[in-house]
Amino acid sequence: MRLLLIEDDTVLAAAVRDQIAADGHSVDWVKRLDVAKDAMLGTVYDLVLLDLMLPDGLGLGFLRALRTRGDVTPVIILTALDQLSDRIEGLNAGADDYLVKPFDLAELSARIGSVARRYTGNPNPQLTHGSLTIDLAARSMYASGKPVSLTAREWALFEAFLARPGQLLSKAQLEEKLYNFDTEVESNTIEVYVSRLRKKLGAAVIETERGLGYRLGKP
Amino acid sequence: MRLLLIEDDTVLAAAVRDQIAADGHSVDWVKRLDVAKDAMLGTVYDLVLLDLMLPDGLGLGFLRALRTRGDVTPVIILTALDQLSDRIEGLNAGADDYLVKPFDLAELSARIGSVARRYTGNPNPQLTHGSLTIDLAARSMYASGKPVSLTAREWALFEAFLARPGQLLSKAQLEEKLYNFDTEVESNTIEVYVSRLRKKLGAAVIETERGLGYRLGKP
DNA sequence: ACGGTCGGTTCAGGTTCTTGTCAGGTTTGC
DNA sequence: GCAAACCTGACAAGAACCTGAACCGACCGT
Repeated sequence: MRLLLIEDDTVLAAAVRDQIAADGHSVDWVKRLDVAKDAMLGTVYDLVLLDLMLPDGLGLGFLRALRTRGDVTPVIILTALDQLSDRIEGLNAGADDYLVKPFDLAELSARIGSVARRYTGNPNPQLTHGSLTIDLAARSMYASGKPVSLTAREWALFEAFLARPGQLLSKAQLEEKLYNFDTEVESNTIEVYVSRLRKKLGAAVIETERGLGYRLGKP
Repeated sequence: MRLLLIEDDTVLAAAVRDQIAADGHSVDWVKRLDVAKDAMLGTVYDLVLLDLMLPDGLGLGFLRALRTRGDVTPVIILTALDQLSDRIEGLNAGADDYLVKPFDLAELSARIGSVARRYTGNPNPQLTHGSLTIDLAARSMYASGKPVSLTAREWALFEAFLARPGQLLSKAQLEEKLYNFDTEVESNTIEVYVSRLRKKLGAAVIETERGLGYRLGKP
């Protein structure tokens, strides 16, 4: 999983980063909201850890703006504000969970796992998209009633599309999602996988926007 | 939304049920895990509220069994156990969230709303301009209800107009926006692209100021 | 260790679509 | 009425994309 940590407290951030890395996830750490905004424009994250008390603005506004523009990336709020009203406000602003400082790192791990499970698993056990019936939790899918099986990479790519149905995703974004940035190579891997997905799921599922990227077609 | 409330405390359950009903959801209330199991076999719930301390068995086992057989229905745990280890265990067993009794009914609502929001998924912000409906994030647009697709260059140009609606933009400015200064075009490229945009979006969208430039027309 | 299978990646040739340019027609300002 | 500015259909070049196939390496059972 790829996480974005937005936290200005260096000591806390380092501890959190190490814990998350120990769990096998990769973390981008930024200290300011404007930097975070840029990061999220360029990258598709699986989860955002958001400190509410930042030097350059209120985290809640950032979260609300995120939701307003349709971003559904899971967000866990990290905060020292343990007032009930603040917690409610956070959840209403679109947070998926929150942790009150000081929190136990083991609990952070558990919550990240929970959100990740939720994210990989979907609302309904079976979600459908056109003639596709998808069970993300079980990693199984039916296209027009026939079972199709995807490889790991194919699932990763397909999940990226499902997370933002209808939205345009650039090749760079998809590459980052699949390879966690650690690829500098210039190749047409994404094209190849899009091709394979189309072969398995039907040509209409993924649309090409030449020069821009790909998108999951309307159901 | 359809919720299943598993709770043996009559007073608390009634309060929770009323609160949820007031939020516009429908609730099935059961007191025992075996009944809950039957209920979940017969009905697809959007969310389960699970009390961990029930007379006929441990809620955690129920939750684990649920997850083991692949059910990903969101579960919020209601519990009096506020020990950290129990909370971690609950989340690791597959709970999506938990509330420690006594909890505030407003917070319950907020958490349920948090789940609901994720499942309905909010659409991208759609800005409109006259008869145009534009979704910049998704790079999609409708003109009088009909979908139109723009090429990369066309989007770049159109974005320049959208960024400064109604403001006059010289050809030089637009060229800079499209070509990042590094071009010495001696042609009527901008005219051509304005023409193409008009063809796709309707003639009234972009106005010509002869000798000066172009501007996005009033909506 | 060995051979085989499978998934991931790269490559190359073919295909499609964007793009910049031009030319000829149309409009506008004076 | 004239020239300058603008509009737009057409088009060639090539960028972007698609996809079958080869290659590579990890994993697995023997």
